[in-house]
Amino acid sequence: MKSFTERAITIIENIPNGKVMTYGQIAKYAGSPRGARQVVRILHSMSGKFQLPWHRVINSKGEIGFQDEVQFKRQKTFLESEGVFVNNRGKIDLEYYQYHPEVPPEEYE
DNA sequence: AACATGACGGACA
DNA sequence: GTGTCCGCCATGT
Repeated sequence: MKSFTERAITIIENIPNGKVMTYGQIAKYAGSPRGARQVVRILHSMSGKFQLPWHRVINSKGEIGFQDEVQFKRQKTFLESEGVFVNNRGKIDLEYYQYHPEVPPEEYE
């Protein structure tokens, strides 16, 4: 069994183009239902070192989490380039774009 | 070991 | 819809 961090990274790497997942959802699949903050940490520390599709990770309300305007716009642009519609407040239609892995957590060694 | 950090989540008013 | 508050927990110092 890999660490929470490793499993979370694996999950993030497997989010399909044009789909999104929430922090809490990723934490849940990685085996820690209330580990959303760890996912945040991972993106902070790993997004620069690994080539993770960090832009496909949003908060539970279906919005981009960044407060920083520049970063916010960058993520919005990334998502729109993949065909994901994002309104001006950063809101995304989870019903339509959220990815639901069919592989259970056990499969993520 | 104690403390701070973090792009969060959920419950509530 | 908004804002506040508290719980969460791996990691870094």
